[in-house]
Amino acid sequence: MKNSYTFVYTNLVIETMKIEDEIKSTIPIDIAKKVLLNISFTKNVLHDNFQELIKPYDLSGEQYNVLRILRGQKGKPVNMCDIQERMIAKNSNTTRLIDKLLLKQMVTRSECPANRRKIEILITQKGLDVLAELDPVIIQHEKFFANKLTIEELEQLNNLLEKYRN
Amino acid sequence: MKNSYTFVYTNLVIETMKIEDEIKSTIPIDIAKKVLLNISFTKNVLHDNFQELIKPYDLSGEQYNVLRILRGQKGKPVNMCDIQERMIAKNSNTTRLIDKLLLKQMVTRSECPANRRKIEILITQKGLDVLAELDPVIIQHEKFFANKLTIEELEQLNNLLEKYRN
DNA sequence: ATTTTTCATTTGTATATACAAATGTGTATT
DNA sequence: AATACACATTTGTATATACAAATGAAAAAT
Repeated sequence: MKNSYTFVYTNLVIETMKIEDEIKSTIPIDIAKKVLLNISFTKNVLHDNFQELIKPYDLSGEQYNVLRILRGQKGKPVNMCDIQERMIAKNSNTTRLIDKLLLKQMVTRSECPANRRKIEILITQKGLDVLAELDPVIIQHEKFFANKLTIEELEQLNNLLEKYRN
Repeated sequence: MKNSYTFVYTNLVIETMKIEDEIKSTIPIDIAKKVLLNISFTKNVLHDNFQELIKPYDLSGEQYNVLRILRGQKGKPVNMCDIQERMIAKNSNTTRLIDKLLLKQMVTRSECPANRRKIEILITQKGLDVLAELDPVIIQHEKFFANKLTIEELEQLNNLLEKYRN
């Protein structure tokens, strides 16, 4: 099951090999493709692992992220557009996401007194408790992958990714 | 808009700083977190860029991937479970995805004569034409990012990602 | 030969992603 | 003060992701 990643990876590389002949540039197209797929794959592996971990806690990945943003506020309320701005997936639907967290009693929602357009979201004690329970699990997850590299290699990886992206 | 990535990135790192004090290990937790977020981000940037590119062609990302898999078969039909196995997102719904491609007349679907359980999917000429039109666009996309690194750096990045993942 | 098991696909349900339009509120313009 | 514009959120629709259950066909077991 988990091995199917490798399949796609090699499949797509092979499938597009011949295009390389057509266009010459400083960077060979197969290496350019490989890096791109490699990043997508790695992210998928991380994502699957993460989903597996939080499954028993009745939280989706995005719900978890929102709770993390709320905890980071240390009691200061946040409104919808603040949350949306800070979420990984920019265009997801914050209203419906908060609805779900409300049902689970992990957040509260109230009208902002200063500006009736805005809404104030706060994390509840129940939400904080679930996060606290999850903290060591998440750290375990992050270290599981990071431990395969040295500190120098991790910093190198960060630098290369930032250079690649920007 | 695109800058909101940076916001999340730094937000999450800051939000979890204090946890680092609690658990000591060979790899500092903030570097472990940073690498993980860095990979997710970079993938998101690539994904958004890709979506932007194929939008005018009336294809979703997964529909494009399936067409690529079909073209890679060079005329040999594929059945549903083959496609599912090779797709990036393992659990997506191949039946409904193929339905959409059928409506656009980019694939054909027929019962496998040797095994009536199976179904044979083939790419049509129209599908091939769209892919051919998209090829240079995709190459442009892949090289746009790759050109920011040297060949040596790209290979280094590939190695680090593979080591990190496996 | 009939029953059971496995395989390939489809269908259903819940949530997530993506984008556009609608609603209601505050601010600026005249 | 009335109108126009911008802001914050909600609602709607289409597609994608994730998983479980249902359907129907082939293979294996008895």
